Amino acid sequence: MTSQDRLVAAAQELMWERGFAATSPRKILDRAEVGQGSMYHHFGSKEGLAAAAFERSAAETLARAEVILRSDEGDAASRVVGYLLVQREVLLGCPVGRMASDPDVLASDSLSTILRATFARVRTLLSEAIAAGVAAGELRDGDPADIADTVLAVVQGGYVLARAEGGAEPFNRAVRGAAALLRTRTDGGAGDRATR
Amino acid sequence: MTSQDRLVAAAQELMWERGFAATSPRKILDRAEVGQGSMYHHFGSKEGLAAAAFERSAAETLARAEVILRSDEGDAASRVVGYLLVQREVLLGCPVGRMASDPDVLASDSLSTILRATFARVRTLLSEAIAAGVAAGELRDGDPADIADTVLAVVQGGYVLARAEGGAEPFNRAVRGAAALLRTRTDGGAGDRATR
DNA sequence: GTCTATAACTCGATAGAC
DNA sequence: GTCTATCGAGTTATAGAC
Repeated sequence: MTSQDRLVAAAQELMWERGFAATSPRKILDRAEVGQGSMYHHFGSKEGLAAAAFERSAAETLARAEVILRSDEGDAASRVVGYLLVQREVLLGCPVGRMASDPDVLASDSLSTILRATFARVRTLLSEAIAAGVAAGELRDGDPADIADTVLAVVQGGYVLARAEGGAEPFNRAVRGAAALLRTRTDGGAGDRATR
Repeated sequence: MTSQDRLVAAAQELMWERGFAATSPRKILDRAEVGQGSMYHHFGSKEGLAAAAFERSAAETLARAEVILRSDEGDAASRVVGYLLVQREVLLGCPVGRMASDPDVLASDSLSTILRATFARVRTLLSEAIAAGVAAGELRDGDPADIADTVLAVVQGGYVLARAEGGAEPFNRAVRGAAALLRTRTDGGAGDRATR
């Protein structure tokens, strides 16, 4: 593993745990077991390293959403409900959504661009699946664009409630409630898949 | 206005805008136009002042929720939908929920206690209104405890999406979608009320 | 009760040896 | 390409005059 890779991996972990502003170069270097010179040589600044790390985390998160929402097994409703009910690292939060509450992230062009682009893509994936589910009569009627943001918001807000509470229960209640509201018919099981 | 009041008011504003960790005593003192000595005399520490400010903000937010959710005008469904659709300072975010993403807040006993207690109370208010709405057949059937967290999460997540996007649209879509999913019958208007 | 001065520390970034 | 030493600014908190 090269110094670059070690730095990016350490920055990903720390930014997921603590956000951008609260993650100092010092802590990244300690975890990566790399000297300060390497970081500034390869990435130029804290922001440069953070952008590389965030880009990778966002790509990973997006890929997980795509696997669920574009799956060719099961109907559209199950894919949408599956997105709500996937196993997540509830107490850590979403590595993407987490960045939205950091003023320094919104003030940075490179970081806020990744943030916007990632949410935009998940929104599109959700909209498509929801439109298909509504057309098939599996999901309650409604504007797919609205419902897509409702689903996104339930997940992101679930993280907020869980962190506030210090436990996963509020997250689980929130997604369970949303799944119940979305379905036209209440058939039992919903697909669970392991991911963050 | 006493020095204490000026300090608390300034801290409330800054913590709403930037959170706890990113709000330094220096910035609070500048905005309050008060010397450093006053702050440490009255509140002992940054955390002490922050707790006083957060307590006040949380009480204000809770009072607004109570006005909507315990109103005796309109049916229970309109109160729940009203809570979703109130006019809010979408780009600033929720002065309470904002704190949940700050690691320093969760590490502080006094601050995290206020956070947990406030969400718990809003959750109770929502649960009661939802249970009444379900019993009256105005809201879709479901576990009121689950739906209460769904509604809370839509609002908190809507803030996250709006901040990420830099505009209020994702928030508005999310709450509109949730309101549509909650109602058993789709009658037009929903109550709007001016508040944060 | 409020002020200024200053302590002890951490921040992000740079310099220059190797 | 990686290291250590150091810079200047900003952090929370304390000391002591008034």
